[in-house]
Amino acid sequence: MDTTIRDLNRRIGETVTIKGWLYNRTDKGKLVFMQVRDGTGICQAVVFKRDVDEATFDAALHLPQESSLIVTGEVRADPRAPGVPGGYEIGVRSMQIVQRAEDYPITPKEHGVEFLMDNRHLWIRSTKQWALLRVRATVMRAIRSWLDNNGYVEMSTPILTPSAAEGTTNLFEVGYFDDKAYLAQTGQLYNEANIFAFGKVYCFGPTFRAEKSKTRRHLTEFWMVEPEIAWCDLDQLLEIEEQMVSHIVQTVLAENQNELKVLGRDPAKLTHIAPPFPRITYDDAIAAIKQVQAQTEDPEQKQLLDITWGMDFGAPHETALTQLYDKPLFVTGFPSAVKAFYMEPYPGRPEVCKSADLLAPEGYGEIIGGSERISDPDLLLRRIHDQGLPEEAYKWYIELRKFGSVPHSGFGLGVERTVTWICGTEHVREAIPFPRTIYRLYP
RNA sequence: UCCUCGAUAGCUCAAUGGCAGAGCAACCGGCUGUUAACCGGUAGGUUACUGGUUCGAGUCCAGUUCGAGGAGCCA
Repeated sequence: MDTTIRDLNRRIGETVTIKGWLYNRTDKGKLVFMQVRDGTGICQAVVFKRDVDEATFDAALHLPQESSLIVTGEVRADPRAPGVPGGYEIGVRSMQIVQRAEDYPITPKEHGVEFLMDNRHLWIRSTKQWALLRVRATVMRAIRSWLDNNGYVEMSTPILTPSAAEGTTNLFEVGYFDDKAYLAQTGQLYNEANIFAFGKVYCFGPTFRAEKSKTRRHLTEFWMVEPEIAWCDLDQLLEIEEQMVSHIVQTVLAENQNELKVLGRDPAKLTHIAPPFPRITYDDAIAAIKQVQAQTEDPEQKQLLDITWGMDFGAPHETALTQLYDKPLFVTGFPSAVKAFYMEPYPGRPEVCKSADLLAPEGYGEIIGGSERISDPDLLLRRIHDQGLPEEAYKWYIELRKFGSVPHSGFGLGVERTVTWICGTEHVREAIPFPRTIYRLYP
């Protein structure tokens, strides 16, 4: 019966068979130490010359990295054994080589970014990438389980969308028979229709943005979950967000200790992630950034932190703000002028809107953007006109406010940025199996 | 789009304008506990491309291509 490496701790003393790939190998005289991975972990398989026939020992001695193989032997606990989780090894009695790999390009040594990205189809086998993508899978599962268990109905929103509502600079254009279509950069507008049928909904899928961004936090294709809730104001929305994000983090802590260890991520940075998250208004955030700026010695950093009321935050501002807290931080009440047309203004203070960004700690930046939506059809129409948007394209969207309009709110959470933060990783490109960036469409 | 930096062996990188080098990987040999092992040996080059300066260019100059970091952009 086949066993997985993850289950070896329950098979000590038994003879098992592992099907996998040779991750690394070293030898010492009459011993060959093979690191075998099977997708669930890495385990050391020790080939001792006296325990196997000569052909098997000779084959093990010369087996190249990433060859596929089937090994059979007795499981034993040994604190010297490396691997994931480590501490267990197999004393090999027999081995079948399924395919000898030749000249596998990625070695356990250091490599550059371009080389690794060119070899992304192979790089995902490396332990750090393996760990990141397993955490990503946990994050996606935790998102779905939290929403499903809290009464949200998953809705599929379209990826092909009609004529661009507000310029095409950030949209990928595709041919649509004799017409043009655009790849969706949000499912929100459709979800605002869905809530009137289902109350609480979410969509979860890839989104596309043709931004010419060249930073560690941008992809042109990324995954976003977008819940939308009827009868929900901004305060209630923030409570939903902090509960869901906390659930995601706690699920990873419960299920991915091995992966976090491989990544060198200190769990102590995550254990305290629980409601409530701190909240700060845009007004106070500007003041806080100015204070940090005043205390900054470095003239270049001082200039990057320059900000006046009315400006949107740049990456340096977000970083400075989040370093003041050890939990994700809500920033509420952004100027309406820098936010989307559909955001509800504050009563008596129309220059700011009921919007909230959630900024991850340690400078990982915005992981959620959300807001209360305008529910009054006349105000919505005025905002569409103010921003010079084509009314015709929004006909159906405005109509939602004519047939039983209610206060409602929603948000979008970026999966890759969330994974990057939880894993303590440098760049979002490693948080998705095959990243799409401005200069990368291969493999 | 802008700023900065880079491109040399399969990989990561050295080389004052003067013989093209090392480590790792590969290959051969040694070692019964390796953790990116260690030790000895072998093989491996259109120095991104185009042009220029020079007795002589990997090195200096100009242009091109590709990449990295940052900024901008990011309803």
